[in-house]
Amino acid sequence: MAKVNVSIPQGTRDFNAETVRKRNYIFNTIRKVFEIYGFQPLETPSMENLDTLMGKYGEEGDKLIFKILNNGLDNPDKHTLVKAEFEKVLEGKNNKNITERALRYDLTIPFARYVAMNHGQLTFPFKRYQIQPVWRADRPQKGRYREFYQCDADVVGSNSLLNEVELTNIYATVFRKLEIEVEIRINSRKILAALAELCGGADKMMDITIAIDKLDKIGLDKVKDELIQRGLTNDQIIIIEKYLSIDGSNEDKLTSIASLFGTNELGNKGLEEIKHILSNFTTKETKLTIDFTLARGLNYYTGTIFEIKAIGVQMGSIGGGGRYDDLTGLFGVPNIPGVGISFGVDRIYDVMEELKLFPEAVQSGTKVLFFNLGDSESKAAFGLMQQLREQDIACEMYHENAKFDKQFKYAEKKNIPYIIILGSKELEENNCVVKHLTTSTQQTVSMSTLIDYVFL
RNA sequence: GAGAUUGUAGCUCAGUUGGUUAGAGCGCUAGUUUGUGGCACUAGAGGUCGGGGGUUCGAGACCCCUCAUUCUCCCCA
Repeated sequence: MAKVNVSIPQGTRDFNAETVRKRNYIFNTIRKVFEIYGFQPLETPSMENLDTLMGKYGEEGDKLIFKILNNGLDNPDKHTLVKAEFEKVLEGKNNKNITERALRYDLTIPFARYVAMNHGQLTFPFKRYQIQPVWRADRPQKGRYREFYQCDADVVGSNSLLNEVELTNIYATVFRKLEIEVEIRINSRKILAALAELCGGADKMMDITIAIDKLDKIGLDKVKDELIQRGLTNDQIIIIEKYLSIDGSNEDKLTSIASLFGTNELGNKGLEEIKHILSNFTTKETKLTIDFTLARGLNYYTGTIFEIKAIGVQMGSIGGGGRYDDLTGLFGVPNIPGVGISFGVDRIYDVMEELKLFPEAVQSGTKVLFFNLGDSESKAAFGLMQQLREQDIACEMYHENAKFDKQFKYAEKKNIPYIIILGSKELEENNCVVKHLTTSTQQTVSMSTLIDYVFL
């Protein structure tokens, strides 16, 4: 046998029929909910100009953007230029003469770019959903791929908290439909900013959030170590420790933090928003939890932030999002606030696989296999098959006249529930035998009434 | 970017302190069985032991390099 020596790039995958069907089940569920909430689809190119993406995801994010090498670098006329410019790349700088395009890193920034380009034509508030792959040059590991799908829903052009409420309900609805038990965690960048203000250094917000975000992973002591490393004073750390010690039910947390914040304006604004979302959230069977340690790495968020944690499995967040005041401002169109959420399909798939949540019915392929029992027999069978196909019944015919054994085994392997036998005897009598393989029962049906046969 | 892990048949994996011709289960092909599958039995095909180099009389096993996998940290969906 020939030795196969090909592979696919690290962190990418092929999807077989079974996997595609399961993935489509997830896509369709999410898409349907998006549509029901009044969002409309958008697709953007796989690649963007590098400038559009760079600097939007933080320093780490920039490193994870897949850059595309320009074409025509081998043009002899440009060799001197290209070599000189490549030196700059080696210094870690991006250079248009070497790379000017990159693969999409997420769906939010391309959306902001789209809104900035088309704001004159759009009706606001503009609600769009987008289901497309994104690419990250990350080291693959559990639940982490270099090519994966995101399903985003965003509303731009509105400051209303109704949007947050709607998006929270979308999360709850989708995961209820998929039967995944989740906890929706919310927080607000305003609350984090207020904490930074209380510590006397609004400029320290990034340092504080990065450190406290790790609380559940590394524990309080190490968070404190990191805060010291990041240059915070003892007094400041005492305040942060108080903040981190807030626990209990949503109500308890709100009470505790209100006393910590006192009259801090920004903090109270954030709290009011959180309260509003909590009190208007209608899908009561899903947990909606305040998590004051939730920070999220993307630095464009300014208000409410969300993250989804699946219960009962060890997996990073399977969804996230938040409010951003001025994302299009990055592209020269200010004053269009927005809020959005994202579903991580590949992680959702992994969670559902682990918890065995995919319904059996997802795997519905061919329903009927017509046996091939000779030239004139298969010709008659072919006619019948086309009739069934007209009725939207998925059929196929065995590709050649082979022994029963083979044809049966083919049906079994492909999980085809029905087979139809049309041999010389049936041809003569103008009928065929319909056999249900799962129950091992069969009946003779006349050719003219096969079209009325009910295949379950 | 840092660290660890695994790599043997199509798949899942054995393979003793280094020792003759590398095994099992499942799957595959054929037959028992030219119009009724799943079961059983019989026979058969299929392996550069990830790749390269080294140590040795002798390497699937030990050493070095390399590629790939999976996982952890960082960060994220």
